[in-house]
Amino acid sequence: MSSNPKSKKQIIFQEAAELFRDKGYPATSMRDLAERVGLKPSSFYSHIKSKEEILQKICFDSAEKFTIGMKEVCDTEATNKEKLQLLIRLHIKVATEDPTTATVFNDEWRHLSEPHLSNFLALRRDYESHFLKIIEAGISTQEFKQISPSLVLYTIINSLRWLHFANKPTKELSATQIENDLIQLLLQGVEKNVL
Amino acid sequence: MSSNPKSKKQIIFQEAAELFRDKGYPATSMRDLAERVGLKPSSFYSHIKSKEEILQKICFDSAEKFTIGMKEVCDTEATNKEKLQLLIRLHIKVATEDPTTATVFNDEWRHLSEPHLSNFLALRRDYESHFLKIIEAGISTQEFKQISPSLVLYTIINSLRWLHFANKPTKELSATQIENDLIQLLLQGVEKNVL
DNA sequence: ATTTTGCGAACGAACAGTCATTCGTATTTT
DNA sequence: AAAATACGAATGACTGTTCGTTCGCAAAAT
Repeated sequence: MSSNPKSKKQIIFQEAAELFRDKGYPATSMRDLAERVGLKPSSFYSHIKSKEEILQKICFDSAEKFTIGMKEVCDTEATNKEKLQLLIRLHIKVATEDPTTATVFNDEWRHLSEPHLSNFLALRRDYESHFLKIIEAGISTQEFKQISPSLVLYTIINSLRWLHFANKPTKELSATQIENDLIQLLLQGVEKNVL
Repeated sequence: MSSNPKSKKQIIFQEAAELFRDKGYPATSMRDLAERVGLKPSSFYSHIKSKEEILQKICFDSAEKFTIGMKEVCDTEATNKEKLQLLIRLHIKVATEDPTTATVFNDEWRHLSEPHLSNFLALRRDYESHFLKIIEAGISTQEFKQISPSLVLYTIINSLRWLHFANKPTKELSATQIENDLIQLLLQGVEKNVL
């Protein structure tokens, strides 16, 4: 059964996430993973069902975080501007809390097999449509500029995609510093306002 | 000799870029590619040297576009704000002119083998450092807000990464429309200025 | 004019290697 | 004793690539 400090299953998922991030899912072999975990390839079929089960867990666990986060945002009474701020914070939180799974979630979902691929895409579509509604609402209340909502959506979502590479920049920047700077950047742009 | 309308080599590169975009480099087999081109797997070794040669060409051709574009921007006499605008336009141009190779350039370069991987990363580092200098200069002249330059760099670069998925959104938006909206969005943010 | 030579393009077959996974069995843990 | 965990060996499928060969066409030689 699950050994105490961290179950072997958890270790497998974590090491796998790192490998998937670094090499991608198809280029990561079970032998690579075995070596990392300190097991022979045949051995972790006592713990997991298949290679894809790992990918599925990572993808859908991350997806759930976004789904839950979106629900919370939608349930609050807040201006659209505030909701957008909360969503940006949500993306930053997910990306920084668990950077490896966030990467896999972002880039490796396409290697899911059916029907999981369709299920995942449905979750994603749902999330994006909620996101879109907030942007559209913000435009109609004149909180936001009149810019194509889907263009705004994709720009914002993707602008946060570098966060989970975590190693390169911003070692010295605090998390809240990053949050605040990013929100200012996305809401008001790089250009300095002339007041 | 090179048959006229499009040489077979060109066809191979183009079909390969599409497959690499859709399935990723490691998940794309030479047999997949063969079927697309209408050749048997063994046959295109008359045209190309190896699978990786295709990846190399795509990556370094795209890299060259950015390098050349950056040189042009650096050579102009312009304010840092104007230079940043030009760089954003450059990214949009590359991403929309040849969306498939742009995707490969963005996501599949890590599968390059040495020494090509190091060469590629050197080009990239060089590009980014020029980009950073412009942002830093803009901050010191007070054209830009005082936000961590590398944070601005990665946000901008990545915010344009969805463009090459081309299919999903913005079918009806013209290219110049997209350009203008994006520049406004990145320079001045989503929020509507209260004037 | 006819034959010979050369060559790029395409092929089927086969290569050695790797892939994820399964099975039977041993070892360890409970 | 029972259950969970680990292993070596083997599986069939797939990987990129090479080999020897063939076909059609163009240039060269007769």
